[in-house]
Amino acid sequence: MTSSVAQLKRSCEQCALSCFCLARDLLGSERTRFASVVKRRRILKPGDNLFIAGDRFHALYILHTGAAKSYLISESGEQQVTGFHMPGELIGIDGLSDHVHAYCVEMLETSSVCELPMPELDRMIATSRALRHRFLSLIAKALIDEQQMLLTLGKLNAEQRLAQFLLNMSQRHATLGGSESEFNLSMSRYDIASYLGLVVETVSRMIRRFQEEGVIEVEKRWVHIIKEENLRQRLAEAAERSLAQANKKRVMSSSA
Amino acid sequence: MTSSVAQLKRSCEQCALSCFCLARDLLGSERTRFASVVKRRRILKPGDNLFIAGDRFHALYILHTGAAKSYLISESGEQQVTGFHMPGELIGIDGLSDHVHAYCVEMLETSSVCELPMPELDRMIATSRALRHRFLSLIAKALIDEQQMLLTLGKLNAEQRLAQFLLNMSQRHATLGGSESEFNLSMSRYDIASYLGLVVETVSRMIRRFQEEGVIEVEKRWVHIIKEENLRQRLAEAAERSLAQANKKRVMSSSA
DNA sequence: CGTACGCTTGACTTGGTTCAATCCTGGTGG
DNA sequence: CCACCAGGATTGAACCAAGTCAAGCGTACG
Repeated sequence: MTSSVAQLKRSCEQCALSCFCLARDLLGSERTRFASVVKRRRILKPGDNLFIAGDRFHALYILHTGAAKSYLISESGEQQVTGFHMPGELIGIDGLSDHVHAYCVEMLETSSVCELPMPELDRMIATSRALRHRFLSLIAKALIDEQQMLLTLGKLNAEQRLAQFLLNMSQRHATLGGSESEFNLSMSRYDIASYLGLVVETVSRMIRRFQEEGVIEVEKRWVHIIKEENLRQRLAEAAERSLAQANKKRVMSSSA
Repeated sequence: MTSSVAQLKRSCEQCALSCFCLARDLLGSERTRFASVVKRRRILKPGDNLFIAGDRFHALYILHTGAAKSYLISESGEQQVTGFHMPGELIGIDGLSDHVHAYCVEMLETSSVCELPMPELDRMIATSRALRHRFLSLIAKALIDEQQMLLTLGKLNAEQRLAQFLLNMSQRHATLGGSESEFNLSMSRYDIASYLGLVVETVSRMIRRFQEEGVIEVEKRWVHIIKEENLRQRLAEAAERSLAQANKKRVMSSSA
């Protein structure tokens, strides 16, 4: 037991991820203390659930390696993917509201996850200003990302949703030190479709369209973004129609 | 100055809202201390912005009376309404991530708003366990609500989106002590449409459909929900098709 | 008074879904 | 070792829910 804790301390202090995760802003002694909050590393296989909706909440998690998705089951029994998680990200915040998890988290790859029991984490949030601020910052970031996603689902067409998704994945891979233009997707087309509020056929067709136009290259789950700026352009293009219309109106009223 | 602070203390302790807002779980001395964190009450008129995207973040807000909407502006210049706020709700959490607000908040009615400067609030979060937990709970609740909205935009059709919206509004009005079946909407049809990822014409048509079927009664922004259970039913009905299909498959494979 | 805006309604169009067929790949069992 | 099968992915054709366009009504407000 003791040795495993010691090992965890070492792993937290030497962890390459610590410049991204909740521990990012912690210095010397605080980081050591944080390491002692980490209870253990769980190893999970693809398809395993870290938790499901209705599970009692007792700890937060940081994804250490691998990838995961979170999803809700609608009243009519359909799965809606609400997010993908990459190393360094905080998982399980949904349980803070009433100590029961509101959604499900399932691994997409073999992953290791750091478990942070809430009582200990809470104590450290109270006493470490740096950790508290980092913690709130990560939660707020999650909130902002979801808002962005509301915009994606509310305003963008299928092509733009896929463009947005690819750019987002690219950027997150880059943040973790990977290539910005070449990476592997860890989720299925079905997951992508659900996440983007589309059906799998539409996702497939949009990928083909991008390939035919030479914007990306795709081989199964491997993606190569050839013209990033082209993808960005498409996101702004919803304006054209509505702007053109607004201009038309302006012209009409000024000529009248 | 002093007298105004005193007045605020009184108002926090006697505020009818305190059984809903951030101060809910605070007892005697802590509630008094919380009252001293509240800097002032700002009064805003319909159309006024509490803050807009890009504004520097320095305080959180609790809506005291009135109503507000939050929205994002997409890259192509369109407005996407991401939420509606009612009394007691915490506003401005988005600024915690990098001290700049990510979205805009605009009043829908003449409203009063309690301002909680972040440095003072942060100190109290660190020291009051009750406040800290209530704070995290409210943030997590916001996150869960947004996830639910992702499901709405990703999986529900126009009719179901409106049903969901009406039930949600009804429930929130009831929580604040109003009628569950009769209330006034504070937002325009345009805001509702944007929020639900629809166009205003579709919202108008769905309202008409519900009225023709005797499920609701609407007069301008006043709503009377006649058959709540009917609205609920519709939310589960997406299943029919997919469940029917799943059953068909099961029959096929068992007969084969 | 008029005009601009919120809202409604009808006719038409279309982007994305649905349905159906096929291909590919990895895993399982004979 | 190969045959077989299930599940992921792709593709084409037909369809429809929601968007677009256009017109009109009521009313709040300068």
